[in-house]
Amino acid sequence: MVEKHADKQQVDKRQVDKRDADKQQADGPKAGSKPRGRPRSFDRATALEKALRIFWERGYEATSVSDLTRAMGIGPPSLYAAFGDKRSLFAEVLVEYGRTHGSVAGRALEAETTARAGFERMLREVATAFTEPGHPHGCLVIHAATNCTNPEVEESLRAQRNANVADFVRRIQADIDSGQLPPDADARVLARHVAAVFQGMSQQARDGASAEELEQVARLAMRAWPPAPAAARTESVPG
Amino acid sequence: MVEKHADKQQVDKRQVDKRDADKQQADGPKAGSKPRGRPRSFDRATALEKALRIFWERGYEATSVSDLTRAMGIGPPSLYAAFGDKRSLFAEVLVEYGRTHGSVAGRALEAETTARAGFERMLREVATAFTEPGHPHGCLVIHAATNCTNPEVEESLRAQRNANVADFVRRIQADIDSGQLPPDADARVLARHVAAVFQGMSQQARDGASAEELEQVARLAMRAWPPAPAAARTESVPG
DNA sequence: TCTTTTCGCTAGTGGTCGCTACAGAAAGAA
DNA sequence: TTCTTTCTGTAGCGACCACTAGCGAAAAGA
Repeated sequence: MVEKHADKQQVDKRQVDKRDADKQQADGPKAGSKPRGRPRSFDRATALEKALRIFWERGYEATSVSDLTRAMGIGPPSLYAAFGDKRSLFAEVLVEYGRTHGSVAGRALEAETTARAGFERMLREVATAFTEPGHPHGCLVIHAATNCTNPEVEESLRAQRNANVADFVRRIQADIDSGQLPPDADARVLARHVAAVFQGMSQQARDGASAEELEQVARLAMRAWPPAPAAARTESVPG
Repeated sequence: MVEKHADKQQVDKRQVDKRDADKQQADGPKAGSKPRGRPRSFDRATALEKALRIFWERGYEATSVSDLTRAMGIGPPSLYAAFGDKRSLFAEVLVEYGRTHGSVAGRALEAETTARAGFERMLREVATAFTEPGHPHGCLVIHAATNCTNPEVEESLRAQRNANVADFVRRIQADIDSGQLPPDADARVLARHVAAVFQGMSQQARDGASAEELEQVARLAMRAWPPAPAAARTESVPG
């Protein structure tokens, strides 16, 4: 589809500064003090949340600006004044998603001492998160990318997924190095496997799998991991 | 996006009959005998293959009719005369894909006697097929669906994926019933797991994973399966 | 009150979308 | 040749796309 009217270049400096300032609504007790003109009539955070919802549900390409303005309850000029353009809004949505729903996986990983327990918890928790009622199923980062005509958006999403895989590799390698996993284990393969199951579960969630089914899949998938070395066993079962 | 100008209803009976006849180019030695008017100047099968390629690469939504006509080397009226509309063309592409690239999985499954060996072969073969040079990576059925605005197309793809899972369940249950897998094994969970790894691998192929990595993932994922009962062991190792 | 600053709404911009009317070109039948 | 049938290319249909100019309204400071 190729972004139209993207030949502006000249944007008005003050307007951009205003948007940047708006992102952190108050970075101190009295940072920017008082805004001068007419105050905004809608809540920026609420509007961003509405945008997150609709992007999550339909994906980037399939969500039109009029879809967004209808959902956010504002006119197109207000959207562009507050968020820049569709791409910038989506970028902000990605950050917001990472702060909220998207952080479930990382927090689950850090809640356990071994990589195995951490990844198992991660998969079991996203099994729930992917099918929670009240918001779209599956992972925004995975589903908003496919069928994307805009190469920059597509690449940034792909980069994020690959960065996640790289994080998995480092986390697993650390446990191999510390003896929590056998030295002959392949961190890259284990990471790819987890990532594949992760992405596959997200896809299945879109296709109607239940939370129970997905959790069982997550539990089953971890049986593929190599057993912990005998030396490390006692450490992971302290009681 | 919602299909525009879809308010035709009245299509011209002869034209549709002609298209249906064209699908099977010759269902007998001299079926329809001689065509009357000006002959078609392009090869229908070749054009369909070009369409398959571009749909596979970009997905349904992101592929425009002008993309198609450019790739197929014909004008829009020729495309519409030969294939109906964009949706019908895509439906034919799906059938063609199932006949060719998409049949790899099913054939691999049937080439082995046990479900375990069959699915392992399937995963290992699609690990290669998903990353083969010369055609787009990953699975058309999985990737052409996401971000799809057209609910009918989206639903038909989802139905196809779920039908595949149902086939997996039947195949595994048959081996449980025949004693090739332990009676306490859960066919539905095993099937979901395979499907998840399957879809996840396709996604990773799009993100740049190598054939080697994907094959290792496939091999690893199968370690999650329960061991065959001792009674069935000797049968699966006949030599 | 008046001025300044910013907001939001109306009404559009050019562009691409899927799709088609129409006229000419190319074949067999008369 | 002439008629009929079918295909092909040009040219353009209305609808929607992302995006914005311009103006009046609203809220702050003076």
